[in-house]
Amino acid sequence: MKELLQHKKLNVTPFRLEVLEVFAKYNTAIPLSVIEKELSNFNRITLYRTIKKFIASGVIHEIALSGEDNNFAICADNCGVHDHQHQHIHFKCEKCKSVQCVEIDTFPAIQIPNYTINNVEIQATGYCSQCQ
Amino acid sequence: MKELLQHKKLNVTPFRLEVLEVFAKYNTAIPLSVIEKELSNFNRITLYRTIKKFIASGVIHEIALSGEDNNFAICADNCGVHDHQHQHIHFKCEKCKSVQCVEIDTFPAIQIPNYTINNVEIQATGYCSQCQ
DNA sequence: CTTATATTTGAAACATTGTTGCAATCCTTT
DNA sequence: AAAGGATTGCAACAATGTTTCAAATATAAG
Repeated sequence: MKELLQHKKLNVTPFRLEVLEVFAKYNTAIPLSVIEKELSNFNRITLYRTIKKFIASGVIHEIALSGEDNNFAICADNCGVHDHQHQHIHFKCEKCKSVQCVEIDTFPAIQIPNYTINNVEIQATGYCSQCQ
Repeated sequence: MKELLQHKKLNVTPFRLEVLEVFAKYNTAIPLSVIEKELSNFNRITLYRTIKKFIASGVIHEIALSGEDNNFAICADNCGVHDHQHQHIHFKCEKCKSVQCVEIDTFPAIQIPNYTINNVEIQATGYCSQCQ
């Protein structure tokens, strides 16, 4: 955790470590509400700023799901600051409601005539392996 | 426009028609801010309720884009209330910033071992046909 | 066309979510 | 250990979204 922050050139503070612990505990993408629930005591403003900074520094990324709260997840190592590498899909389980970043072997190549595609994000819903 | 509302079993009101006209004018997905800008005079609360009702009735659908305002777009005819058919991808142009629902011929089949996939949404960014 | 019923609208108040400025504190580097 | 910059907490503010209720409107029935 400490190394992660240092690697991303962020100051190491108790609060930031606490937030990272929450991500580590869940190991899936989580919404703000879950982070808040897990933190012993926290300052609303500081949490907002922490999330913003983490996103700007490539520590976490934001997952937008239509009709739901945004989720956040730890970035893979190859995530750059301005150029997240998402060779995974964002999967939301309809039963247990967990949001996961799932790696898939062959990421589909999207093509649209006359369009230039720079980035593709895929979101899927269904039942995860534990909820079959 | 009137027929669309009746088909979805919604009362036809001047305001709802006005909102639908805005969607018709743009013919792409648009965020709330654009709708507000186009409406001559509007009530904030009524607009929220209209959008909510339109979504619940399958008139429009919501497009979540990471790090940006949500967009809204008129649903295709085959969009049911609880089961939107999205055989298109949500495309955001990095130059002109427009968000479009683009139909693609072969929608990729996503498979994850031990997972059941019920629904897939694809979001792409790049340059649209007009911004090459 | 008129009436009855249910729906929609607008206003005020409220609730939630997110931001900004500033002083105090903490982290990092020397 | 001290200096400098970054982070934190607080207060105030701004933006966004919701609820309640009465007035207005749309629809369906007569």
